[in-house]
Amino acid sequence: MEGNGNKSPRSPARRSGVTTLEDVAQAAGVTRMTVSRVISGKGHASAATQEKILRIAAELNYTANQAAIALTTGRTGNIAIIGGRLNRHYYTNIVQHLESQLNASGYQMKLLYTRSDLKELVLAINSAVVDGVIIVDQFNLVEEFRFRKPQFSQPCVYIDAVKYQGVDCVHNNVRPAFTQALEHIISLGRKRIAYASNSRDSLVIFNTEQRRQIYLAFMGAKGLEPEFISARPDLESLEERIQAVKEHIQKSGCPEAIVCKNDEIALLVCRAVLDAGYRISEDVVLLGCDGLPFMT
DNA sequence: GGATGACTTTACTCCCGTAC
DNA sequence: GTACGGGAGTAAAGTCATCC
Repeated sequence: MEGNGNKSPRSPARRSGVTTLEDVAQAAGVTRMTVSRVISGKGHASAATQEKILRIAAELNYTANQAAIALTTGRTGNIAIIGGRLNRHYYTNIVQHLESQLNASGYQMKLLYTRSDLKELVLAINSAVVDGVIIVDQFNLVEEFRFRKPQFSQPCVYIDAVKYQGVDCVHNNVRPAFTQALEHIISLGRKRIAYASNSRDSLVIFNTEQRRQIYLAFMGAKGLEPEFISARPDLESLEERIQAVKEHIQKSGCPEAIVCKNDEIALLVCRAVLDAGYRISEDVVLLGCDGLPFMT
């Protein structure tokens, strides 16, 4: 049976040349609902009707209007990703994996990024159409979402190496891998193991620096003296920071191994070690912990 | 011709900006 | 302040073909 597509109760005033469900229905001589069922694959439709509708939809370049779907279902198929220092390989890596997983689950990733106030993004997300929000590496934004909970109903998940109570989070536990790496260094006979980070001094400034805490606990358990190398984030240029590490090495001698907060610090330390006249591997074992391809 | 299932249609709904 | 338009989904009802 074919419906009275030409007598559709809707004759929308077209605002653009975009093909709609109505257009396909009229061309196929069926109703919008039949087209909808065929396109979505939900519900019954004869093989002939399916073939006809799919052919016409392809000819007319029909694609479902996501805004209209969101209107009826309340779902947009979009997930917003906020935060993450995208100039860091570690975070771009996370974002790439997130996109793969979201696409595999039928969602589209909407990456929201700004170099200014990230809280503005939280305000913007209220008007954006997304089904949920994933925050990477910006815990203050989680607090912002919690504060605005009454006006913001989308689920929010936080991703970082640190686990927070009372927050939906994916905790990236680096302890096993980092501990294994330290054990490997010990197995190589290296006893003087330093920790390099971009903290200003040897104190644990941020409790979020999990690797430093693991390092301290490990060295304590082995009865070894901890040693800290600061990559001096207060210095303007990269060369100055390399020079600061180099001066540490020249002043105190080169440690037998240096474990770094991340691969970027490892690259910086690598330059300093080489500039100071030492060899990587032979003189000093260098360890990063982010998974940069050339650091593994 | 009644029962059944497959197929299709109708009416209503969603939310929000805009026009009146 | 109210009505309307925008595009698509849902529930319920209607139509048709087939079988016994």
